[in-house]
Amino acid sequence: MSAPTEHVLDTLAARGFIHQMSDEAVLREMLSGRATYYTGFDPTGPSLTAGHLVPIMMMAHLQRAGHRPIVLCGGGTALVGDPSGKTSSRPMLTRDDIDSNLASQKRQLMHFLEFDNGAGLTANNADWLCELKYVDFLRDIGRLFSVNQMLTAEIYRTRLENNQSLSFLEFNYQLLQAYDFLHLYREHGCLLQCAGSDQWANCLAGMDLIRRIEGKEAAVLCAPLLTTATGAKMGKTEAGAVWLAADRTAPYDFYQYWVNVDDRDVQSWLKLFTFLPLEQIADLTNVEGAALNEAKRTLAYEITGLVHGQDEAEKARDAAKALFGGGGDLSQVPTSEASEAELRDGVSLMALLVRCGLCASNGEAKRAISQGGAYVNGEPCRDIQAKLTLDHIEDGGIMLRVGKKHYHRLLVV
RNA sequence: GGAGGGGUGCCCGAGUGGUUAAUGGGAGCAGACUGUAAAUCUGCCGGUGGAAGCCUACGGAGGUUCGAACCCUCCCCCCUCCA
Repeated sequence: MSAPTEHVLDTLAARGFIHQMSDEAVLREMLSGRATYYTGFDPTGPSLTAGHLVPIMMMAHLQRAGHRPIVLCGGGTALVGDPSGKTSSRPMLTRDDIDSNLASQKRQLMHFLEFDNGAGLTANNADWLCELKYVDFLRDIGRLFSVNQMLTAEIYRTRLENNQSLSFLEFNYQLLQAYDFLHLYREHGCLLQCAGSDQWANCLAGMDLIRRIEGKEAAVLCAPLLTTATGAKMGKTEAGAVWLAADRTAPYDFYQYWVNVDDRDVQSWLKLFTFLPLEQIADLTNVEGAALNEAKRTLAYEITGLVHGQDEAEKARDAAKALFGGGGDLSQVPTSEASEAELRDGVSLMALLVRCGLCASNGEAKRAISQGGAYVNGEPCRDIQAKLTLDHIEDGGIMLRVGKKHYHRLLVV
């Protein structure tokens, strides 16, 4: 076990959360007392994704160490759009989209931290950014920013070097984020910003602003931007993002995402996305080959529990066990229904594959079937014309599968 | 505002009057091999349809033509240089 007195900065470092930070001595001192820190989440999507878990877990560790988090919802900054990490402008979001995104993201974020009795705060930067007076803002804040310096920041520089458009709107994003930091310092004494490393320049801008206007030394902690061992963005699958919202990525699929991670990612992801002690993680991952699968199952179970609750984690685990481990309880496998009547007449396998979401189109279903990638009750079926009937029912349902690991159970009602 | 260059399928990127649903690469899917991993190899890879075919697609709208991603007109957007 880690010593209970371990400095949270050391905890974060040991678990891989720190990609870069401002002056360490200042940070260490700041985090020795009770500090207030914030992380901003721009509501640019309808749900948070697996990628957001890094800053979320960082926030959670800091809170466990006794510090006070501010979850900043970027209702104002989302109106502008952060160019960081983008090679082209984002589409402009409508206010309505932002409002509804913000509501659902906020609900999700509330799961991960404590807010009772002032243990944590939430804020929405639309509340102050939307009220800014343009000329006042330029005179008070804008004069402190050097365009020359801003242009040296990687995001702006690369846009310019690659002849990619950078609108004035996007160029202003940094000023707004810097102003957020200043505002949160003034309102709540917040002197620490935590973020993904793509926010580094924006964070520093806020730090500078606080120093120049308030004469206070603020600090910044940036987490790494994760990619998988194969270079893909963490939290992306063939089907798109891995969402935290259960109605977008079902808990079973969420669990499966983590079970299927690359061997090389298991250890670092266990450190980042679970609260398991490092010793236990070392034991789990200090093995070769197939034995690593146990570590992956632990990873999946733990994260699914954090995001969807322990019940869902157990269901997902049971379903996976039934499908991949042999035996076990099939009841938790994703299902859809088919009526006895339609099976009496016979239903096209192709249509069923599409209907249950295993295939996106008839063409895709046809491809899967003709290539021997479609299975009925475990038996490959290569007949495009195949129809499923009452004869296919086993244990009250029909097990469909596409490829090695996409299962779906058809319940007959 | 002026001059020039450009906008192609999920992404990058060829094509520049018919044989182009559109070369190539990446991503993705399936099969083999495996450990629900990686790497590799093979096949597939707009929609619909058993198929023939039909529909949709090369920034948008019109036009020329038997026929247009490709030619013409207008519009929108991006880049470069000049102001």
